[in-house]
Amino acid sequence: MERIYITSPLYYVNAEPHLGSAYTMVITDTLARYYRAHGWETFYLTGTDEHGDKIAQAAAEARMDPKAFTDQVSTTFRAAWDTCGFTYDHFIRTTDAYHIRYVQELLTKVHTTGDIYFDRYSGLYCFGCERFYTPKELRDGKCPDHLTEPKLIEEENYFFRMSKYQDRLLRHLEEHPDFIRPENFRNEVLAMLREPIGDLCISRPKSRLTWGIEIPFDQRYVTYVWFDALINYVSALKYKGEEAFQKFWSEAEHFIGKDILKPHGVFWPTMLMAAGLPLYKHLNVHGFWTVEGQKMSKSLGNVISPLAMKEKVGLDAFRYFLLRESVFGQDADFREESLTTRYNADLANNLGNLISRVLAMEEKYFDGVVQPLGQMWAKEDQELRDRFRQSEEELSGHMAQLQFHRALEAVWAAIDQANRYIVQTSPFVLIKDPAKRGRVGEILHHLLEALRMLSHMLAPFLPETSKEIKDLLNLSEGASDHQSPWGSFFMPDHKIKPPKALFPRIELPAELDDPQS
RNA sequence: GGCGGUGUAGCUCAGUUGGUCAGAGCACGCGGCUCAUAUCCGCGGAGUCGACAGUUCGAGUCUGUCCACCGCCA
Repeated sequence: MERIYITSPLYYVNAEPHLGSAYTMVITDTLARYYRAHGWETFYLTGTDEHGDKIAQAAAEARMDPKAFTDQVSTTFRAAWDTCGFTYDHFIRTTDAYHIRYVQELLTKVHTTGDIYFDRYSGLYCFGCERFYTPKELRDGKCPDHLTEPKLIEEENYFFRMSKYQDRLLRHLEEHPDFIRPENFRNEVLAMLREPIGDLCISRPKSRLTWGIEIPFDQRYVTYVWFDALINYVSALKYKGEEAFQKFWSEAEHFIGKDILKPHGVFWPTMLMAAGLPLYKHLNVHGFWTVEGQKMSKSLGNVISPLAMKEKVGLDAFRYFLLRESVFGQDADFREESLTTRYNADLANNLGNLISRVLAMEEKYFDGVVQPLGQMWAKEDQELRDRFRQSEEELSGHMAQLQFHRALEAVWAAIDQANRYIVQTSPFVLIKDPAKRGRVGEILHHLLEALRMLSHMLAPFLPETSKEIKDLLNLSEGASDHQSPWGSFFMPDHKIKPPKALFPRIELPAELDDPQS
């Protein structure tokens, strides 16, 4: 049996869920649903990253104990994802006991083999970034991100001998061109590997930070948050048991935003090498969303909340927009106008209206009872079926390439064909001639087949809609009915339900004069 | 400064390995239908495929230079 292990990043719990994290979830959830539906054994992981300076600070600001604080925020995340119906198989927290234990186990192992060493270090440290800066990296002596002056501190710390694995990682990237994809991100990591990557400081003295996983061989230190967090991808599987680890780890597909490319593209694989573990299969990197052409930020007040979008247009429409309007790996822009256009044009006019008109005719002409199909198929009938077959093939090709927008395009080509078929065959004209009644029944039968196939093809992308279509067709939810060949599924006398408008059009406000100009 | 990406119809973008690749959707105009959520179907607009030079019988599609944005690393 084919298998896939899909991971989202662990979300850092110092902010609420927003468009960026929701996008990663929509992508991973869509893939998980897709592979599950195709019979793959699937494990889909998400969770929260809860250690480190920033969390400790946020907790302090909230006047809470870090553990209580992270309990609360982690719950917020989980609740948001549940409200969105994401189908993760496990939700990991880096404060979970099994994770802490496994991180310590791994640290001990790597320490034993000599890839972790103790050293004195001094440098300019930015507390906001939780990292040291070289003087060259600073702007006017300040941290380029936080615009604060870093402090000169000297301390002793543990270092991971990352540089030792640089060449091996470089070779791996050369031998596996799709290890990191899309290609531009692979190139960025290759560029990093052409320069010395150095060793990685993986501890923080407790005098400075206590909120972390204690270094098992030195109680004076806690583990650097990235070294801790990355390990979740393995610890979660280990928690499920050695068998789960054996089955899934080598099938790991990590999904991340481009901001965390370096930890996932450089730190993580070298850590795995040091730990003697196989590397993940692919690192899949997506771009950022801007909002109306601007960077999304709290101060601009343009943060898009997935829960608000659910209220506004529904989850399926939100998912559809994110998947259809972006190209995986590239940045995309979230615009109110584009959302409305996509909604009205694709969901309301093409898909929703198709469902509505088919069901309406079946209801009106045959009281909702499915009519038998004849032996002879008209040219249009075959073209309709062929277009659906073709779309299904195209869809799977595009999914393998993470081309969600193309996959949806392929489905819509089938929807277009179905709408065209109605005009070509004109059942609403034929029905006026009693002698053609049988043919009208056949045409509608073909169209119901089309809807059935749509429910199947759309399921990973628009799960609620898919379910509604099935319900309108009066099909049981679990039935793996898409296996049935076209035309052999609906039994005579099967009764479908009355029509319903699945995506009511969003009426645009009348053209307003721009008060700005 | 080094590396990488992008620049195609009003808008958003597709365009594998060079020769029906000059396209799709939205918007717009005209025509048709009326089952349907004023929805659907058909037709139309011609944009020097960022600029210049080169390779080639032939280049958005390859090479070089340049310009404009953007990203990564310094």
